[in-house]
Amino acid sequence: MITIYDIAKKANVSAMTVSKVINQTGRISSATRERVQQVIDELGYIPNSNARSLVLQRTGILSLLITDITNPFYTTLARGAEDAAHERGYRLLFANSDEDYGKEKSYVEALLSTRVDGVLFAPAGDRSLDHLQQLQARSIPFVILDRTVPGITSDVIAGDSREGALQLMRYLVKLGHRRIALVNGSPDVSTARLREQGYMEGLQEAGLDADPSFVLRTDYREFRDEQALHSLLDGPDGPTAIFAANNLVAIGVIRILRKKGLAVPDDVSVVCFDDLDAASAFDPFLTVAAQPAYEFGARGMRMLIDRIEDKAPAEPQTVILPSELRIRASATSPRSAPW
Amino acid sequence: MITIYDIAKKANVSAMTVSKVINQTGRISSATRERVQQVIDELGYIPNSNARSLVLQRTGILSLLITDITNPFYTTLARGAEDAAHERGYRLLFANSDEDYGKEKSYVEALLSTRVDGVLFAPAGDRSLDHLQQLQARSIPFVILDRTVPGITSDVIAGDSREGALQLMRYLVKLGHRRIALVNGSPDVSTARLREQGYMEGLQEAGLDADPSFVLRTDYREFRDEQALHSLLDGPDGPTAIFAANNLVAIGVIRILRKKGLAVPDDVSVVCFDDLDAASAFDPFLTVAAQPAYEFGARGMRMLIDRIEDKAPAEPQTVILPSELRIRASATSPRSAPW
DNA sequence: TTGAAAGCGCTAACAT
DNA sequence: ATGTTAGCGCTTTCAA
Repeated sequence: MITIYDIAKKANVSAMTVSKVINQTGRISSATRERVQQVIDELGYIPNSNARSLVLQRTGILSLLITDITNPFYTTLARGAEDAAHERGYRLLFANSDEDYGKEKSYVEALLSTRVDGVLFAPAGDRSLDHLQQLQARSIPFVILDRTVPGITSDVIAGDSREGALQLMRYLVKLGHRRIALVNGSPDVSTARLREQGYMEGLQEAGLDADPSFVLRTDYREFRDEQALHSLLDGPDGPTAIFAANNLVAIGVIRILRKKGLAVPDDVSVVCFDDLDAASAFDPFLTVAAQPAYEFGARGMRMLIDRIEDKAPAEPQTVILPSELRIRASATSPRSAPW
Repeated sequence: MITIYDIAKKANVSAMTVSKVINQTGRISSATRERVQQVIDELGYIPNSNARSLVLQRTGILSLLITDITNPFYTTLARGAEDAAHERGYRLLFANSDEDYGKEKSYVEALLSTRVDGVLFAPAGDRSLDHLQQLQARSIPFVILDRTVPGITSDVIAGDSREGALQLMRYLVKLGHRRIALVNGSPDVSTARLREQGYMEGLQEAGLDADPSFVLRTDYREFRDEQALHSLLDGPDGPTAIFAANNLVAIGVIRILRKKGLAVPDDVSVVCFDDLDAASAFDPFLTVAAQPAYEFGARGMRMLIDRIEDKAPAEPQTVILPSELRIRASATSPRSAPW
């Protein structure tokens, strides 16, 4: 491997001088600068960033931990984070926990051993507490994305899950639905709790009773529990609309409904949180509360870098990004609408 | 920061002994092993992998370079690569070149300076040659994904673009189409050339003339050139079917067609390479030649690690993964079908 | 079974 | 303007 000493020798200077040329620090005569630069170019020398991090005590690497790389919400978010990191001169180490605390733990250890300068952290859920405390114990700056974790105070970028859920509920109620079910994520996850709260408020506002059997709790990955959905739907007073807690849940729900011979929206309306990606956008079907995924990533990243570079206020910041109701075809008035 | 010396001191041993415990090398009495391990756990010590890489001359980090993080083909591929890397104990540094040689160059420099152990490399195109040669010059193992680059001999995982294109063409011909246009990627990209070759062969087989004005060349990102598409379509003998070189191109084409008031497939049939993601799968619309994206990533990663760990044959390996025709709704017989 | 010394590639602090 | 020294945290000899 070619090192700074190889350059130094060939340019007849000390390693220190080469270092100064590379990092544009200290005073160097333009003559030597040019000579050194030429040798660098000639030999195609690229400094070893591991050696650099060792002495600098910083790596220039940030980590983005997401929970589901198959969810367009997170890949779009990743794109935003990457753009922002690149812009500010940081490299980005991606990690995907798959909504799994075990995987999350192993990634946290990896990023700790890499000594990343900071972490954009979308927690799997409340039990991510340990992992976040590990970061805090080592004073590694982080910004929590999307989901909050009780017991952790930090910079946060989140959506407004309660309000978004309420919007969707109001829309369904306006369409005339009175029997609305919720297929939620895990109660372990803050956004699921807030969406359920929005759901409940929506029912209340409309003077509807909350029926516990109308609430299913699963996780945020594609929903596959046919049985549970069947028992929700069967019987004389099944729901006329389903509020799915996110896009992947909605897709699973719709797939099961169709398999069962039920049409969306003719037999059952479906709405959800989070939009799908460009690929489905030429025929947008789902009525959703869309969150600005790219913004989540880009603003989170900027917040993180500001924190690292001491450009942020001392107190932890919280940014709530609103969601937007996008009305499309997956929800209509129920057959038995009261008008 | 807590170092190996902190552990050593507290456990009343030398740093060397701690190192041996951590890496399970050398002989250690189980008594000291336990004592050391206890201190490690107690202090939550995690070794600094930068220091480690410096002396070991390996990082345990692999890089995956893709060209479009918004394309479900690549995110699915990324998932496969990540799973395989994780399984074999490597960490994965993602990078997204956005089909841009400049960005690709800057990422190659970054991964060179990180001294990654190997690279899964989806090249932006033929001009990635420089970047790949840089890797070769430093003997960094890599596997080329998806697209080949003239001038580079290496392990390769690719699809069968020519054959896949031919399948799509035969299908369109069988439906009765005789005026078929191609909206291709850049001629700079091997898969685009091969898809064009398959297109040409398809025409020939059917005894159809190739009309140069029926071939558009753009890039693999979402197609937006309304003008070009309009001039392709306008006139009395416009195409009855369009072969879009990949999924994102197809989406762009369909969007423009609809904007223009043309229905798919009633007015124009559209087929393409690469499937969409789960999000669109509940209402699959596009007729595609689907490539096994997850396999691209997983097998490529295994191939790379085998190469790094000297478990691969000396000669570069090439794996061609076939694509699969998935017939759906976006293509039908033309109105003026000859039967 | 354990440890001392040297060095991986780089830069901060301090000469010169 | 340039160079020397020391040390970042770790592991590989090699010696005890």
